[in-house]
Amino acid sequence: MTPSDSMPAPLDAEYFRTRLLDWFDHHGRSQLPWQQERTPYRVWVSEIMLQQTQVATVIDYFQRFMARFPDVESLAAAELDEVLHLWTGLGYYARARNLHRAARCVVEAYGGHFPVENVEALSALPGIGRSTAGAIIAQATGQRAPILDGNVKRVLSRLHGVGGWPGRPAVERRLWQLAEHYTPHWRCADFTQAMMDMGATLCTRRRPACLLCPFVDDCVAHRAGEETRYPESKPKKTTPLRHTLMLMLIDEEGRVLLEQRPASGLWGGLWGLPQFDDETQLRDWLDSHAPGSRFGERRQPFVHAFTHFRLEITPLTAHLSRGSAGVAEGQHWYDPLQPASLGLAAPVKALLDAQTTLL
DNA sequence: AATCCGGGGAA
DNA sequence: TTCCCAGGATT
Repeated sequence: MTPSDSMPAPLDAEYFRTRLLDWFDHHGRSQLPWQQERTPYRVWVSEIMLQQTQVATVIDYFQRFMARFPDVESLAAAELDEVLHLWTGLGYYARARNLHRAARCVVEAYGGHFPVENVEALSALPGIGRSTAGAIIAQATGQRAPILDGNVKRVLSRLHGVGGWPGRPAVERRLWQLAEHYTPHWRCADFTQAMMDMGATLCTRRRPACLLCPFVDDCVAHRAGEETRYPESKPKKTTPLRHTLMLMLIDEEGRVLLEQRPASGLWGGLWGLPQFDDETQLRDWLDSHAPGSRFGERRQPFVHAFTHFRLEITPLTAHLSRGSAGVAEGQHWYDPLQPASLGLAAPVKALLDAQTTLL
């Protein structure tokens, strides 16, 4: 599909820029800390801090950061721990680690000079992607460079009624294309700031102030009365359903065999029932670990929900006919009538509690 | 190209 | 609690 096919025509670029910059001159933000003394270093730090983080939260962190690390050399010379300390509370700490690495890279590879001349060199630095590179270039140098952050995505998707989740490549391509179309060669710093300010203060995610918007008559979403439909949210992934068998091996005194799980991973370090992917594995295990046992019954499966998946658990019972097997390392015979204080996985506890009521 | 990762704030 | 944000890195 070519861009000109079956796509609504964008607005005239000059019309859009004029109206946007006129709005910005009256309502845009021009007194933010990083807008004063616009060095590439200060703009860079601010853009990294502003990733996934709102302006009001960033301001104090930015001031403290600049007081301690006034230039890229001081940042490069610092210990990572101190950088992380100044970042504490901002979240996304990989940003701080990348910032520190990038500072050393700029000092060593570019002699402390940010490669603001080309997007590729800039976005090769850790923590700087396509949009952040564009923002740094536009804000620090005024050169033409499009950006596409969450705010711009929201403004453009509403203005043109661009459906689909922006995380989808085709949707993102279309939005970049629109951003390219509108980005001017003049006043590019103001333009990109204006787009972000629009998204942050006017074209907000909920309850956008459409009556104050310079594009109220142009906006596809507004004309349809469906502003909040855009941008579409990420489709909820139906959590996958996995299956497992849990063996309740019961001795003649009604005790149940538990095994301690590996220290890491699901239910790390907790005690659980022996688990198997299928009944063959389970029978093999019984043959080698509890040869005197007889197979019991397959009970009603139930589903336990995790964050990332659901687990269908099928309980199976088996009985030891001649006393108990020995207790090996990492094993425990659990007496439902005199339960020891063990960390139990939730569904295992439910099974053991149910077993108790059967006695 | 698709998926993963991230932590705090807002609703 | 859930959603999602001034995205980037990884595979």
